[in-house]
Amino acid sequence: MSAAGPEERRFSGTGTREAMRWSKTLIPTHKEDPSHAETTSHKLMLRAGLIRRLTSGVYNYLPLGWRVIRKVEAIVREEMDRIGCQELLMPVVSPAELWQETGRWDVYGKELWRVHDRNGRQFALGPTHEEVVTDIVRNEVRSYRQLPFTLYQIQTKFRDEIRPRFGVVRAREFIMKDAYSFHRDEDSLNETYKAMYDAYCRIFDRCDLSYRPVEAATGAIGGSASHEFMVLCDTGESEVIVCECGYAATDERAEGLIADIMPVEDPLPIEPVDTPGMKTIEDVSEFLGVEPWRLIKTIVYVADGEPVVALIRGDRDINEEKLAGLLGASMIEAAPPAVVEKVTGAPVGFAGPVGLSGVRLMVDRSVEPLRNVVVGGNAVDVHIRNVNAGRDFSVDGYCDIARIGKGDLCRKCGKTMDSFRGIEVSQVFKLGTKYSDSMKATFLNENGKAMPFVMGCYGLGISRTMAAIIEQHSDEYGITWPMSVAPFDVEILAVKFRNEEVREISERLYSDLKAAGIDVLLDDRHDSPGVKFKDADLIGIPIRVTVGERGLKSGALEIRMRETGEQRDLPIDGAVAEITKIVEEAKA
RNA sequence: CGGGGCGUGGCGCAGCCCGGUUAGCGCGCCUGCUUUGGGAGCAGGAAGUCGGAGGUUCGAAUCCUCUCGCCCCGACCA
Repeated sequence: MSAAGPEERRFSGTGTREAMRWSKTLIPTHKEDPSHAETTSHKLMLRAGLIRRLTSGVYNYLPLGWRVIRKVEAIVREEMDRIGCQELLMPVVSPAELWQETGRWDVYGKELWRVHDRNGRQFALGPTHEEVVTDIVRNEVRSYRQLPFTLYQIQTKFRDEIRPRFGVVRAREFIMKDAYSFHRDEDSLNETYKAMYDAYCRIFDRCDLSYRPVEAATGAIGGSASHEFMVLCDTGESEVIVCECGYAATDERAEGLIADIMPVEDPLPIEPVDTPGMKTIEDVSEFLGVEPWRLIKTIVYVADGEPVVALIRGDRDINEEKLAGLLGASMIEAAPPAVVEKVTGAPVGFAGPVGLSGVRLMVDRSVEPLRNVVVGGNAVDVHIRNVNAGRDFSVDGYCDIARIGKGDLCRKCGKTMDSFRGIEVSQVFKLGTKYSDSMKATFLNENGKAMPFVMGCYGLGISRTMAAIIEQHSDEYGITWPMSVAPFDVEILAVKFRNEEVREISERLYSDLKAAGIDVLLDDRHDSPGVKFKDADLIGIPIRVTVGERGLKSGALEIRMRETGEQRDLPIDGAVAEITKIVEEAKA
């Protein structure tokens, strides 16, 4: 045990330094896969005794799992501190009024986890802390001389996810590092944004992750620019569209060109047709014997309370993120039937652009080359054939509101794009003055004029990163931790702990490694060798040192690298120095 | 929220359709002895409101109603 007090230990550099004995530690491993887990990381985290579920989307971090969390946090702290960020801690609970100031009490929706106190006063459990941090800064920072600076915290966050899944990958309570930067202008923000981006790359490199930063949509957080860091993983929830020219963006954000398939045709006269009960593109297409791309899909939305009509080629989908962005709307949703009827004069399923008035029309580029296509007739059971944009309805301009995917063309180089799946481990945003404006957070510039802070925010999912690491570091036997985040550097596996010589050598090695500053776990259980070997593979400590009668006969231990399976004998004399060297090399 | 599935000792499951002694099996756990280089053997043992409530019945894990929880697909979402 270190002489440091609890506080000192809690905040010391790499944190977890105490060594442990398996027999005294709660490491509840399981032989069988848990029935409810689907993904590799979720199964292994449960089997290896890292986490236990308390309720849907809410997890206990058991000692082994918590050590990993602490190591990831330590890396994050080092990299945040390296670029000059200041750590602080904000409360989990924040008053509704603060969220009402920015409008997010409503905009954030059901995902915002609300609670009330005994007096009925309402609060939010923090899903992110723009409001709170902005409140601190508007109260405490007055002058441009104090800028720029960045505050961060590592804290438990709450999001009442519509569907928690994959263990801690999408949890309702999770651990996140969130940082917020404050600037006098965009240039300063850009500088910090770049520094943060680079720091994130270092963090994920140190976690030995294969990842990719991609352009992202801004969602409920808002702001002008954003990147997500995606860890490559087939079971990831996010889809990224990529081009070999280097372009990469989330499917929510991706821009691209939809290949034209419209042959050149002369415009034909417009012709209404009866389409009884044909409400979907599929219905109409089949009923009239017309390919889906020869239809225009007309969808009515409500954006910040105002109806908007969006048009796109029939075989494609609207990207609501892009649409909201172009409209400058913070909330967008498909219009309820009553609104559709009011706007188009017809029930849902028969909307079309011809004769539509008094509503804003957003037309995707894919509509421009279309000739003689089918659209809804804005009347029950009626569609119209041979419609041509410009002639039959007017278009102010074409925009890009299409959901882009694999197979579409890159806007930058024209090549066909591909896609991959990933886990989003972090997202960074240029917020601009979105929050400082609504919360009236200002500083005085050199002319004595009050200016809104220009802000950036930078999230990084700590618990999710742990899961992502396992997704990329496991084999059929268990986890294969990278040294940087492994719960322990070394596991001593005492094959027959009852044997006096084995016990003596193991104990000596254990205390010597501890003294050398190595995180070491001693499997001192009186179990059969098979159990111990299987458990060692499962929990995945990078270096395993086996102490057994077999080796001791020739004065040797056995060292095995978990990830590579590389294995060799190690003379007892000098073993500590050798192991220390290997650990240090791996950490360098 | 729509669709699907599942709740039976700590874990994984059988039993339910077709109601009937003390509710089983494997793993794990406890005690003892033997064993110890890849999930040991023998003997003994502890542990289950069968998710909950109500109902049907002489009798319910099993049938009916309601309800809670969990998981999967979808919609949605830093």
